[in-house]
Amino acid sequence: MANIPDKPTLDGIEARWIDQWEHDGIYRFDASVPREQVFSIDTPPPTVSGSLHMGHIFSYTHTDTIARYQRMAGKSVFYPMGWDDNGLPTERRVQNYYGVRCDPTQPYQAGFEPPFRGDPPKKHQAVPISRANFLELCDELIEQDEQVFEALFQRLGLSVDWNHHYTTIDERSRRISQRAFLRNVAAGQAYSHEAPTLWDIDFRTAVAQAEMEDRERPGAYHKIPFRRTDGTGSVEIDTTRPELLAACVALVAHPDDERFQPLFGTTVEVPLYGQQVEIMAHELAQPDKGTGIAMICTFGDTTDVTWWRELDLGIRPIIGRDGRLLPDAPDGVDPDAYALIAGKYPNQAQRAVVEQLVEQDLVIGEPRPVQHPVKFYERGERPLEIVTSRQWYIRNGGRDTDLRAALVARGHEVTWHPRHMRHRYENWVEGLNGDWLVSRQRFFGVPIPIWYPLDASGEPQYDAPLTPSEGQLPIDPSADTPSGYSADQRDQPNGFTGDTDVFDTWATSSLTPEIAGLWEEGDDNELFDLIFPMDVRPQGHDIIRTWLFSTMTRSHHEFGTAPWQHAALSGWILDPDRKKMSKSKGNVVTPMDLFDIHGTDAVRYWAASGRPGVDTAFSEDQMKVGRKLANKLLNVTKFVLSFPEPAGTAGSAALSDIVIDPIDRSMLAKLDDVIAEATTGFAAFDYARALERSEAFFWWFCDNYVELVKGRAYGSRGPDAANSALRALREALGSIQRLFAPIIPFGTEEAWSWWHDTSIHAATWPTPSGLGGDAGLIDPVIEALQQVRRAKTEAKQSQKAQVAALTITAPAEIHDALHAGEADLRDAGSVEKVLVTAGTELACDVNLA
RNA sequence: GGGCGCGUAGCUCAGUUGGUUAGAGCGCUACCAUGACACGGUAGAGGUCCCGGGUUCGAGUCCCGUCGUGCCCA
Repeated sequence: MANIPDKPTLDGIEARWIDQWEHDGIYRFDASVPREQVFSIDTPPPTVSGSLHMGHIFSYTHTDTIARYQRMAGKSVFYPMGWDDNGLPTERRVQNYYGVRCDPTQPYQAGFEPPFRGDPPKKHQAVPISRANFLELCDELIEQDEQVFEALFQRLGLSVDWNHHYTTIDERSRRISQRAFLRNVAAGQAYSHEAPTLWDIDFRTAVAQAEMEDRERPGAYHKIPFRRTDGTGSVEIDTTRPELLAACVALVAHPDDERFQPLFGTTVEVPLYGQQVEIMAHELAQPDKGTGIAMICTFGDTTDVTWWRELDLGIRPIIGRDGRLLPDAPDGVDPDAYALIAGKYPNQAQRAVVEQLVEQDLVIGEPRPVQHPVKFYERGERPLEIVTSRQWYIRNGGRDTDLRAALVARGHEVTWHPRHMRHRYENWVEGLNGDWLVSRQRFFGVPIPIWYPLDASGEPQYDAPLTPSEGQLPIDPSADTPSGYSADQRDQPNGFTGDTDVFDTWATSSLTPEIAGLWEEGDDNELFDLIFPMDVRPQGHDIIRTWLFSTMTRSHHEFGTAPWQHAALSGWILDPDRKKMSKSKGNVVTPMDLFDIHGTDAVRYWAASGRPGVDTAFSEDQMKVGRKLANKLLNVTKFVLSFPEPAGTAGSAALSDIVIDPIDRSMLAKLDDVIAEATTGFAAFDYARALERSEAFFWWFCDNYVELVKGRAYGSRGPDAANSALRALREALGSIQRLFAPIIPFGTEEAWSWWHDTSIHAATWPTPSGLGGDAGLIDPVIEALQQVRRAKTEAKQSQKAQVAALTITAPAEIHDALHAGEADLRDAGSVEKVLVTAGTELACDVNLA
């Protein structure tokens, strides 16, 4: 046991305890227990290419409080940590950090030195490097970033078992990601398909529905007449994308729209380009939008895709994967007219087309500006286009009502905290309009473990993919050779070719339970069976549609179960002015700064005061309150422990034999209620409620109970009376410290260490003392004490001022309580004489000396 | 347009199944350097619980509607 310092302090205690915990291994997962004694957490792996901000501190603190509670409540806590390092964000960071870009046509350079390591000048032209060189730089940088992340999470005091650590690009993750995918392929849950796909022209990759967002953008309706081929006039359409006229394959109006009913089945000629297209009927056409009749182009938006598919139309693709208009005119389109726009970007093409239309008097009236939603990749800067390409998909219910219903039902198997977050999940599942696109035309990711046989003319046989055995995983199909082939058959007729794509990050991070739990990684599956389905998935509510849903989907396919019992959703951090905090607005104060300024416990206190799922304002004031709380805890601990250890503390004598004063028992009865409420709160993932109750009690305890019994503790009424108070003080102190341990792990550990040899975080969660005291008994005594204080304050006297006589008027039923506390009241209020008389309500007549 | 939240003291928020006089912290004001704590202590002021209806003996709490605000999805 350490000595109690003269001047207890929170400054600098973090490093000491972090080292001690590490040394003692108190957060190590014990895999020798049965499943019922395990509490497993599906930790969110943060994206290491960014920086950890207050939002991370907020939600990871929430999870840690739950982990710490469960550990103290006797569970073996499986609390791994992962880094999400694979994917586009890392590629971007690597480009910006080293001043390079990946160009798969470049040869590998051994010993390549990047032009910069951090902060290339703005005008620097990115150096094209091979894919292999690029991936080496990715590995280098993420290792560096991950160290920074780990240091910050350590400082935050996360009780993570760092032995269970993963990254989404490490070998194990690649193997598990590929294994799970191959199982999906074998079960028909994954398939490749050539289809119109949302495409980001800058990143040159396909994009999934979950990564897409609408942004309001200005546009303009151009009213354009299409001549009827029977020569009886023209049909006017309104379009915001005249540059797609060459891609037009039909016009469409609502089947009930009487204006166009006579025209259905007739044909018109597309202006400038001359192709003839049919006027068709479909319910998705909006009679009130524009002229009520629209052109269908392949492809302007997702509605075009639906029309194209459902009306069984031909295809006239004009936009290429680089975002430029294709060099050759599509079928039926006048090549000379098309040549004027070939090779241009859509916005350039639009200007050219409008110019031509105006010249030929084919625009009616002036363009009418509108604000309309345009689809963007969430990380993209230019609107998404739609191109036809072959991609891999995992079935997610977007095209299958039975699967959709099954996934909704899985959502009901999970208990959501807070409850209403389940609607987010359901809305998303019910609004899906396609399967989950998992292939990406990028570089830094888990390779899709597939080869394709090539026929005699060198064309890939996509419907007969070659797969590795599970024992070979992980593989890179661009380097490894499928069995039955030799390496020199790569890309040769009758040989094979490797899939060049990688998985989307979510396709791997949707397997975090499998990765953390070493799913089928060894001869046995012991760890995984012990921790899966996991107890809780903590995460932000913004990624319900991505991470949560994709994890659910994979678990449903592979295991036929929901992957967790509980989902605990954290809210946002808001600026003090209630806007969502954004990096661009300059979080000038970093988390590490805040730890240094206020102490980790203070920052954690702020985080834990934000209720589950509720957006919370960033508040240094709240951190100061937490600092005060931790400080108070140290001081009251010092006070209680400054008394000699009361007889019976160490064991032999029962609490009930020592704590004999009804005032002390009353305090402990109140504490019993608080322990019960805090326990209920933590067990239901409501750390904020647990904190609130514990904190309210603690301040009451310091301000009132401690002050009331102080004199008795000093011995004013003899050893037995003192022992009762001292024993009750220690009993309460031990419980209070443990109630706060999940929230303020450093301060509580510090205070606990003054009278214990082992960590508070390995201690058992407090249980009610069960002395059966009367919780309300002390209240009138405290009320009287407060009235005495008030009298002194109003008289502008010191609280030490003597009271010659205190007359308490009170209903008869509380006289016993007042008599029980009378002697303590005299000590605490410096009262010479107390008189209790009958009356209707409690009132004090304070006669100052 | 659909879905889900939220409107309680100057600020940030509690207020469990409807039940006396609506609470806390911060901030503000006044006072006290008392022996665990000045990173302290004591007390005080401060509220038409957004608005309008309804149910009820009784509504901050339940129901309907309006307004404001935020998020998710189209």
